[in-house]
Amino acid sequence: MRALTHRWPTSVTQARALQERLRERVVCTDRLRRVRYVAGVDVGFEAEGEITRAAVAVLGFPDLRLREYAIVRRRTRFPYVPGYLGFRELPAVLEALKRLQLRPDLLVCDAQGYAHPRRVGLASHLGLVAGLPSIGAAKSRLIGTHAPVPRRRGCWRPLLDAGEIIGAALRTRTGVKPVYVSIGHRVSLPTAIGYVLRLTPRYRLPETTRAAHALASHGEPLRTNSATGRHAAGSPSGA
DNA sequence: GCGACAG
DNA sequence: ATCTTGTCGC
Repeated sequence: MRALTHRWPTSVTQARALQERLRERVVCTDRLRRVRYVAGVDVGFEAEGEITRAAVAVLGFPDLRLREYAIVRRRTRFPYVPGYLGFRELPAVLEALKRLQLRPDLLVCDAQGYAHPRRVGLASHLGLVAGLPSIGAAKSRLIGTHAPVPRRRGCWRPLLDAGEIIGAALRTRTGVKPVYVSIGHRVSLPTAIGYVLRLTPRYRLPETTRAAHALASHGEPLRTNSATGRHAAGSPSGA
């Protein structure tokens, strides 16, 4: 289970061809070790999108305390095209992952994984190139349909596409909009749902996502999480 | 041709 | 994603 490597396409046509090859490598079953560190990944933009800012926040599990983080800024090289998000955001994310001293046991992305037209959304793509188990927990839907989800926390309905279960619309907190959970890589859907629930003790979005988001947009950790350990060398800068 | 469309 | 304050509702 080594990390897979590839070049970064410039065109959508090229990117689509790559996704068609990547999809065969996605592992939909549980192939993860005991989770001690869960990493949240998020990306923001500066200068009208010309600069990509990637942040990774590593939390202890199950305590959810921030242990380490890294922020990287890079020139944006690929446009936003629905279905090709990984090509736009992952180069910077991988750079941030490299700066960590800790090796996360699981990655949580604020994007789709398997719930994608070709079954290789950003979360799956990242799992493959990082060589780590991953899951997708998106705020909104890319594709698929689902029945109404009961309003209680923990309730979910399968997200369907062409008769296949590609993910789940999960109520992470009572009364809030569902979060779209899908497998990324080396994790089963039930396991992915389980982790997302354990990562949402208080808010709609996973603590991992919230921690990474705070770093990617404000450049500093959430007050409630301030790191106990060391941070990645050189916080809000990057190559 | 007409919508839909992660971040 | 980003531009941005207050405001409606539980």
